[in-house]
Amino acid sequence: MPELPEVETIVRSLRNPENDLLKDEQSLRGRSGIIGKTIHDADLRWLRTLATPEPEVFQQRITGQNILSVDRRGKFIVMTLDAGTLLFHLRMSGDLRVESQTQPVQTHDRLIINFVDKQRLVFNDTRKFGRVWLVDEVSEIFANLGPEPLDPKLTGEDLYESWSRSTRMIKTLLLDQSLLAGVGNIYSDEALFRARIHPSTPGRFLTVEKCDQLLAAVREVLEEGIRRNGASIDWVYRGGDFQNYFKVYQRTGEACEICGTPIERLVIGQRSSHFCPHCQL
DNA sequence: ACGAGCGCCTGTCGGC
DNA sequence: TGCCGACAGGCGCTCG
Repeated sequence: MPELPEVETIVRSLRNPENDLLKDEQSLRGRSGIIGKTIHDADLRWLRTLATPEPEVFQQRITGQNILSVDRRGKFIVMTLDAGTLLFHLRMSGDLRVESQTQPVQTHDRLIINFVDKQRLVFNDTRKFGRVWLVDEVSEIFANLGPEPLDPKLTGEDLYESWSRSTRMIKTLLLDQSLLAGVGNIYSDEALFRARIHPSTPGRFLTVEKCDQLLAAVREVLEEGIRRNGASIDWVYRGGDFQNYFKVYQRTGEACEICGTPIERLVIGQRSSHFCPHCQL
């Protein structure tokens, strides 16, 4: 489930849920802030979930540390500790929740971080693709990450610079985290629809104007996603409702809301792309 | 430099 | 009912 808006929603709720824009109690279920909490220990229930360091080193290094801040970089969740940084990547099915240690452990809980106040942070990940890192320097992990799409300093010209010499399809370029960090399969399809760009357009065919429009569309859909607390589909429910506002994603065969042409699906770069063949050129 | 294919995993859904 | 393939929000690898 998690692309930039879903990760951002989780980060905000971990930071200070009482100030969240979340409207109903449902969305706040099981969530509370973790900033300032002290880690007692960790329970790693699926070995490969921990990318680095070795489990014993992780356990020893994390004990007694305070969580100073919770932030987001691309699709990564970044927790600054007294010494070092704890990073989470949710990949396809990861989720983080905060609850009392008296709650029963759930089926797909992969890493449990217990706090001294008897609360805990739980990394639940059905498909086991998610990863956790404890590092001294985040640059080790972020070295290859592109700019933040919502950074006001980023311009359409910057994207034109990184895309315009490429023969790769724009859909693939949008998903390339080294060029732009945080956009995934849903938001790339939705942004391309809004910018009226066909997903298989080669990067080199895009003008500066098109890049401007696409960046604006990317920001539009990301901001709407954040405003709606992300999208919730399948069995992963978190209270967001952006899925009710998709214009093309997983709407193959349905009428385009602009022109009525059936939405088509095309596999690009091993990922499904949804688009209107009439509106997107 | 690029795309295709596959691995990593579990779960759901539709067709037969 | 059960089995089987397709597919799912991501990303890293190898191989042409």
